Amino acid sequence: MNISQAAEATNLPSKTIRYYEDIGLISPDRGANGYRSFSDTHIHQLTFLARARALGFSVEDCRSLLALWEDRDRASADVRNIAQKHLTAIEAKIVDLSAMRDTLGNLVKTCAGDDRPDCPILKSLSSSD
Amino acid sequence: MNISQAAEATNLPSKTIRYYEDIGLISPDRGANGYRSFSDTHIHQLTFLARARALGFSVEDCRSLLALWEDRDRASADVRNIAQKHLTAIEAKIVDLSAMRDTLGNLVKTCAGDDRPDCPILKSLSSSD
DNA sequence: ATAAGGGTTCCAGTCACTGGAAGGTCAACC
DNA sequence: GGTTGACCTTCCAGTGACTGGAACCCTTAT
Repeated sequence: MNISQAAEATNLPSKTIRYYEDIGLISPDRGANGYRSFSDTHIHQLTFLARARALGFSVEDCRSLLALWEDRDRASADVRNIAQKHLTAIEAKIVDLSAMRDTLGNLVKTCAGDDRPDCPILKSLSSSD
Repeated sequence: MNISQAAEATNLPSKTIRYYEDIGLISPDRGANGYRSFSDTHIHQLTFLARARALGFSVEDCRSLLALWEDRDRASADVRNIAQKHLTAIEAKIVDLSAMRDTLGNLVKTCAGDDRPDCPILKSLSSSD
């Protein structure tokens, strides 16, 4: 399997797959012509990575998860720890973004949005009263 | 006012203030010794920037907002457009993160987190059934 | 023989800082 | 006057996770 077929099979851009090899996440074989050759195992690894990335795990987390995945003697606690930490970070981000949304939503609502210069958004940014 | 005092007044790191000058967001004066010298106006600008950044606006958005702030003939619609776009982006991000949180939350909940290898988190990452 | 459409590497850019090195300046104290 | 320590300066490199592009090689079909 060439890289573009691997890309199609995993829904990852070829560039990203090359990058993952570059940082040592995967190690596809090489044909005589120097082309990368992807086996089913590689495709599985890439799919795993794509799913983990889609859940927002960092690449380093993905590296750990992939290693655990391939370790038959793993403890599920190790996986859970990584996931729990990530979950907490996500929840914190949601809290941050929700606060922004609320503030910004109120400001947008009260701004006339016409051709006059008067603007509560700018007012709020220039003084926190 | 030297940079460290400006930093304290605005709650921005000195490094960030230098960076903002570097990319042309602010233009503090310079003393005979080459030190930056911040006037009240500069402090106001920096405070404005800090607030806008805290609301998640990109630096380029901040540049536009600052220009509008300093333009007495602005139209509030221009400000509102920027804010509305950003608000929409924030809302989209919250939706994304919430989906991640839900999925991940379920997985973490069903994972025993003990020393056995069986793990629904890895299972879910390796096959989407 | 050539042209299209793969593949390869490597370098630079993204965004918004942040850390660190190397060196100049200032205020205070002995 | 000399020295210490805290400040200031610039410049370069690194962060995360790619992404774009250049320059070049390989394969397949015409």
